[in-house]
Amino acid sequence: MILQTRAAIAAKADDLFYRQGYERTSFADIAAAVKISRGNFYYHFKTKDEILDAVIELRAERTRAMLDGWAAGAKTPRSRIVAFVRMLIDNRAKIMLYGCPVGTLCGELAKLDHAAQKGANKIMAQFADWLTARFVEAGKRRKASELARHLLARAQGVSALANALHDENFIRREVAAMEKWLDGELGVKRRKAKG
Amino acid sequence: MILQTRAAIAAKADDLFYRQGYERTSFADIAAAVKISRGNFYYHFKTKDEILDAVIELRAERTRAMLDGWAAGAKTPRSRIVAFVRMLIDNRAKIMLYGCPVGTLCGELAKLDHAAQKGANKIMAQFADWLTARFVEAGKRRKASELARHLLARAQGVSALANALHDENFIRREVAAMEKWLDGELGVKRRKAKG
DNA sequence: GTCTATACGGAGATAGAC
DNA sequence: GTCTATCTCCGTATAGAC
Repeated sequence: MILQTRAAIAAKADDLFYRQGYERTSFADIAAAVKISRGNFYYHFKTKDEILDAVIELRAERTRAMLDGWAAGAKTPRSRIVAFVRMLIDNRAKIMLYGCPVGTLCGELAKLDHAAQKGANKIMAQFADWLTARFVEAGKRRKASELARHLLARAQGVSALANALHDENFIRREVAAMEKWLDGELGVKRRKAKG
Repeated sequence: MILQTRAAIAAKADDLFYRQGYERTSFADIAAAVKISRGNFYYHFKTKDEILDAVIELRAERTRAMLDGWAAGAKTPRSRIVAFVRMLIDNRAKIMLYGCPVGTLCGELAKLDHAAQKGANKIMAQFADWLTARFVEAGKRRKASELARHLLARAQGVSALANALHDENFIRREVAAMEKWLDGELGVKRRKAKG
């Protein structure tokens, strides 16, 4: 079935692009992962760029679902934002190996000056926009966008440094610091850390 | 002269690796930039990996010189750290196009699982160690390493986000925020911003 | 839809003349 | 030291049988 194979290609490409980078990953790599021949490949995608577009679409959709889940699954703006921050801890193993999937893709495509750069950057903007909405919810309308980008940048920085220095405790410390910062910005009384 | 050509190759490769990435940059690219033939190339470097090693060595040396300059050129620990932070503003144009040279190289080599990864990560560690020394100077011995990594991560995050969102004002805001944070940590009386 | 076979270019790398 | 010529491999992409 066309949809299944196409989806399987996108899924495997997504994983390989994350772990190896877009440039490094060849059709042969993806074909081997999907267990189809290289020839069959081109029935579903005419060029490598088309696969990248599909991967970016896949990631954008998954990001949307994740953000919706956080918004629905937590009751306060603060706890929703905390869900975002804790993603760093949940994904720490992969982050230390491969960095942030969004940040590293944006970075790679920027250097390749690739047409898909815009799409990748939009995923970063999804996070910025979602965080902005959460800060608005929390009553920080005027500074919402600024606070959102600040927090997103810190998450990006933690990923980059954890990847380069291979320091898991650093991730945990920074996540705690971000939560403390969040409480300060939102005017929440600081509770005993942890939790 | 061997040294001149070798150095020229390393210098051009350094620039191309930054703007295009290591993987994407071919011998032909470098040879064209240096204006030598591809054949001559191999008289100076036997493999592409060797060029990468030379580039990393070059960057490590340049980083050392830059850090030494900041340490010598500013009189207080705070102003030395501020010199580091303001690098983001000085290099904002290139950062928005290509990201941070150190962070993006570490990120690329991590995905390639390249032998030179260690060397690239060492450059990141140079910054961490230098910042740690500055915080020790400022009397923050116990938290020095933690503060250093925090600040370095923020700088990395600002680079990544500025690159993805193409927002120059964001860089300026974050630099100001980092200086404010620094004053808080060092117990410096806050002066009118700007300067 | 999936396969095998193949075209074609560009990559890294080598040999040998000058 | 620098060049031209060339090798080999692997990349993307195509053609056509099943």
